[in-house]
Order: sequence, then C-alpha cells, then structure tokens
Amino acid sequence: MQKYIIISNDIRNKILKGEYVANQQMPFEKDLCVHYGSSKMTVKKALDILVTEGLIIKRRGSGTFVKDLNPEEIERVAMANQFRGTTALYAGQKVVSKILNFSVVKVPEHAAKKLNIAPDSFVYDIHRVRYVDDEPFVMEKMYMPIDLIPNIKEKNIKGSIYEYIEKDLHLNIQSAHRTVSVRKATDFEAEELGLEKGDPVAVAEQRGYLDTGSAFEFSTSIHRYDKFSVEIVLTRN
Amino acid sequence: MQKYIIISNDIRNKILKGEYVANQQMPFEKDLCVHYGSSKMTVKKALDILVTEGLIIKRRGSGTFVKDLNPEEIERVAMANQFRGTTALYAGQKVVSKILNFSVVKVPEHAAKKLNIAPDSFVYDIHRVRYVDDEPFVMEKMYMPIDLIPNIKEKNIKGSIYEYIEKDLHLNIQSAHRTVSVRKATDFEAEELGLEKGDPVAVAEQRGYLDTGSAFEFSTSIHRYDKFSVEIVLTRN
DNA sequence: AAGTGGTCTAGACCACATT
DNA sequence: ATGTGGTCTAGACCACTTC
Repeated sequence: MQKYIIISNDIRNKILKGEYVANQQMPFEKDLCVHYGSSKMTVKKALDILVTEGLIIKRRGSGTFVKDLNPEEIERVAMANQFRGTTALYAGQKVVSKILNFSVVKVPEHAAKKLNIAPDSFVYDIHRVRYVDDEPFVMEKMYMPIDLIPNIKEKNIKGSIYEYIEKDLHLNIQSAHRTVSVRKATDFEAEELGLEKGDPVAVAEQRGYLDTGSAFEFSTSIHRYDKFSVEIVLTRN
Repeated sequence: MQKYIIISNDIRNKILKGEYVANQQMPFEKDLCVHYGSSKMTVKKALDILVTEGLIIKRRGSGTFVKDLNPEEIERVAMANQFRGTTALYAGQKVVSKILNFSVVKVPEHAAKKLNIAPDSFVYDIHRVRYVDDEPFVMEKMYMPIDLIPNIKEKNIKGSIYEYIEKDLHLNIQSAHRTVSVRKATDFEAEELGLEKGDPVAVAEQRGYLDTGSAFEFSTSIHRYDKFSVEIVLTRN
C-alpha cells in the first residue's frame, strides 16, 4: 500500500471518528511529515485527496482546516467519492433482479457509437428490474460487448455483474461517465417500478470503462423518483 | 500561471482540436518532459488532471492513451468539470430573473444547521425564477448570511450573485456540495415554471463554500425536468 | 531485458497571510 | 519577519507490460 494512501486514510478516519472536528485547524504539513516520516510532497498528495473529497480546506499562509460539515454530512461525503455498482451500494440489504430479457444481439446503432465498436459486433442485451428489500428500485437496460465481457450467465445478471467482471474475469473497472436527467415514466416503466402513470423517473445513462481504456458497458437506468439521489462535490480548479 | 496548468491546458487543447484522437497513444511522459522542459513530477501532475477529467487513460508499463470518446463527448466532458453559476453556464443567452421575494430574515432552523451559523443570525432570503431566453428554467430559494455576503442589492439578484461575490466583494468561491433528487412539482412550482400539475422536477440542494471554509450559501433549486441534466465522471481511486 | 508509468525524497524557491 | 501551503526539480527505486 502506498504511503500517501495510508496517510490520507489515517487522517480521514480521524475526521470520521471526530478526532479532528468541523472547522478545527489540522496539524501543519511540516509536522505531519515528521509524524508520518515522509516528505512534504507525499503529505501534500495525501491531503489533496481529502480536499477533492470535500472534507478539508487548505489556505496558503494560514493552514489546513476541517470543512464546515456536520458529522452526518461528513459521512455522506466520504461515501460519495467511491464508485461502486448497485449491489455494493446496498450492501447488507437484499438485492435481487427480475430478468426481462437476456440475449445476444447485433449491436444497435446508437450503442455501437457509445461503445465505439464495429456496427456488426455482437453484444449482450440485458434488461432487468432490480429490487432492494423486495421493493422495485431501478430498471436497467445494458449492452456489453461479448468480446470484452465473455461468458455471462443468467446467475451473474441475477446478482452483480460488476462482481463477475472483477472477481471472475479479473478485469479492472477504471471509470464511468454518467449523465443524469429527468422525465415522465412510460406506462411500462410505471408498472414495473410500482409507480403511477406519468410519475417522475430519474434516467442515468452510463458508459463504463476498463483500465485498458475500452468501454465495456453502455447502460440506461430508470430510477424510481423517490429512491434516487446523487451527491456531487464541485471544485474550482 | 503554473507550469502544470499550462501543460494540461495545452494537451487538452490538442485533444479538443483533434490533434490527438480517440484511442491514440500519446507521447511518453519522458518525451513530454523534454518537450515542455519540465520534470517528470510536473508532467505527471498535468496528465493526472486530464485523467480526473475523464479525457485520457494511463496504463503502467504501456503508456498513455486518449479515451474512447467521440468528439462530441470529449467536448461535454471538458466542460462538465468546471464549476460555474447558472449565468456563466448559459453565457451568450439572455438570463433574467423574476424576483418572488428578497428580504432579510432570522435564519430558519434547517438552514442554520446547513450553514453552520448561530440560530439568531440573519440571512438574505432570496427567492427567484430564472429565465433563459424568456423560457422559465429554474426556481431558486437561497439563504446567504448577511455577515459573509453583505450589501446585496436588487440589481445583483436580477443578474448573477456569483459575479457580485467574486468581482465586487473579491471573495473566492472554492467549492460546492450538491445533492440532486427528483420529485413532483407543487402546484405553485408548476405554474411558475410553466409545467402541468404533478410534472417531474429535479431538485438540487446546494451548499457553497468560500476558500475560507465558511459556507456562504444554502440553496434549493427546482429545475424543469426537460431542461436539466448533470454529467458525472466517476473514478476508482 | 528494456521501457513504461507510479511513488518518494530532499531541498529549492515562490505566493500568501499573520504578526 | 516569520511561517504557511504551492510548485518544481533531479534523481532514486518500484510495479508492471512488452518483447
């Protein structure tokens, strides 16, 4: 494990445990260098991670301070920065899927563009409704190139596809680009998600990338409006 | 201007201009060091900015590659990483505000918590509907501590408050935490935004922070569902 | 074996805030 | 004037990929 990860984890824990509290001034970088036995650049890198996460603030000439957040917000922010699949997000709760379709098809034109693959490629076409603790939660329509993610079985899509990709195929998921918008549910969506006709839904269109740079997933998720929210930290520079 | 900013801007431009295209391998860090006359750490920092923005991918042992995005997506991603107010976002279009309320009040309890100020503090209470090119777009309810952001005049809230804070007060906006959720419009919201009763709206709850670490803004924005989307780049590590 | 990006250091100098 | 964090360097060593 890298030193800067160890340091930033350690400091994040101290904030989460309340050892450093909101608005409190933290030790100077110089002192942290001594304490962790590392150079200035390494400590700086560790602290910058926490700045990006939105937990602390640095002021040149003055020092470093815990951000003005209450304990609850601190916890949420610390969570929001991790990128996980739905199954991991609702760890501890029962996540099951109802499969509406699972087949291999020639890639639809719009998906070929998003996945940047040849128009005569084949992809898995996965359509499922996911339930958390027996409540319908989200309807997912997902395309994955069969060349990149081979051998998907029904049992994988009943559970976590991300887990299959990482644990079984030993591929590394690197990042995702997601666009969230809002519209009215279609009648079919309303029925599957237990909503009234015309109720709001949140639509998340997502492309997932492996660490090889290839797009491995293009998906559109329709979320129940009452069970959806995203947390975003915006930073200047 | 710092060297790593210059370098990352230069490379971003080359990607935007199509000088480096999707999936193309970029020059090695070693060569970029020579080209820009800088050290490895500096070039790495410049490239890491583009990684966070979602434009490029690095693979240890192999090299650095432009991400698998079409030109349109590249442009959107490059834009999405900047944090601006509404007025700046719709630069070039006519942005005006209809003021529903503009007063100074004792801070409501829930806002005092979010802003982390004393419960007997006073805040500006700003309620306005913003129009882009004469179409209603978003309804904003905003609280700002009068001690932090003094002297707001009606002409400021008709235009851009962010601009007033930065240009006139010479304060630095550092970051914002935003939570986006979805619900049905109230009758009043529907009327003001030109929607039907019960139509979907996107609700963005936002806290803005100055570089001093103080929260200067707590706001709730109600967006028309057909004119709202957010772009998010998620990264592992 | 050679070459890539990743981490880390020790020290220099700079920009900024406080005293 | 002092001390903070910010940038930058030159060079070392490591982890990984490719040949």
